[in-house]
Amino acid sequence: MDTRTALLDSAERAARQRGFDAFSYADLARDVGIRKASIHHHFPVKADLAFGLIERYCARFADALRDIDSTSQTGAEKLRAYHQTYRSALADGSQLCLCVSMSAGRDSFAEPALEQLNQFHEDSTAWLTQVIQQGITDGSVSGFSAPEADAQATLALMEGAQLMARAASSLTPFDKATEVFLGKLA
Amino acid sequence: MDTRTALLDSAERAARQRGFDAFSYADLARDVGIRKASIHHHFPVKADLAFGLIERYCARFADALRDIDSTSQTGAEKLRAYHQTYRSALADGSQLCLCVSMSAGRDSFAEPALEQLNQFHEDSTAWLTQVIQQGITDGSVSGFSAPEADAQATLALMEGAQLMARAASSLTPFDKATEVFLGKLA
DNA sequence: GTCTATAGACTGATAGAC
DNA sequence: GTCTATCAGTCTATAGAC
Repeated sequence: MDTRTALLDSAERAARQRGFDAFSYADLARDVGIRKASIHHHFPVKADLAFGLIERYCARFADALRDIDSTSQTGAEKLRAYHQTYRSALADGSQLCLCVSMSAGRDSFAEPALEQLNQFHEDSTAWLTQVIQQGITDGSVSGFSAPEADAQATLALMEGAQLMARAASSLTPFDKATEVFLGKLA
Repeated sequence: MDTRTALLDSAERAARQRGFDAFSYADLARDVGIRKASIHHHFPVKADLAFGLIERYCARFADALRDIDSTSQTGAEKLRAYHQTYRSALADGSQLCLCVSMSAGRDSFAEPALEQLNQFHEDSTAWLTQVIQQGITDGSVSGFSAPEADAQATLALMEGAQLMARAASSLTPFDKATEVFLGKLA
């Protein structure tokens, strides 16, 4: 595999489990099997790694949303798939999605990375707004009435539920916190 | 003021703005006006500081909930006050509440601190469950039907909304994400 | 593109004087 | 309870050989 990709994979795992500031180039080097200094060839400073991580994550997430759009029919189906994305990202409660992890540690990041992070939030709520609207129209959801506000609330719910699950090292808090949300999907 | 208290104050500010691992004994020493080594007299190792921080926070939060109980009447009033607590903790969007901040960086903490953190989550949802139940009974809220699940969802919403606001350095995402919640309170 | 070697700064923590 | 002095360990980052 591509060394750059292997580094991003290792860094993503570490960032999601322990936070971006809690892993070092030494950890990455050990994990990937090269020397610390070699990492600087791919990511000259750690900020470059942060940006690379968020950039790849945003692209992947956008793909995932497009995939949901093309394989699910009703608004409710799409929202269930969206919920499942956040749920599986937790694994057994040992890691956050990259976005939550980086939102939490945002102080380490420079402008370009922060911009990507906020772009992600905007893209997510835009997609959610449209999908909730669709669900209202096709009658597959109930309990939503203001798609834009509902979208923001949904994103906050997913991120907060992840945080609680991570704190407890268990999926249970995530499932409990999103139970009412799932109940709105026919 | 008590040196120990001054240290806790400084550490809490730093933890909420930048995360628990992102400030050092050197930062604290500069801020409080003593030498690094002196801090170890009050908190021998940094884990002691983490525990002291969470311990004080839990006690304060419990006080705040008791205060809400004694000054607010209806369930809706209490939930509005609860929401306001999380909103003002954000300041201008520059800091998280300590619980969100520490949930995010939980990997640094030892068992006693983690236990307190989970206790906080349990106490919060227990209080919310009871208040939502009251709101249903007194007719001051609408849109809630399963108090316990609603309580978990409410806590996740507050924490997630804080995270989004912090990422954007603005109160706006918090307000948007909690708009629907506030609409349920008569 | 990867290596060895090293720089320079900072970390939490300790010993022991006052 | 606070200080000076210092430790061993870590961190990101760089220079230069191969």
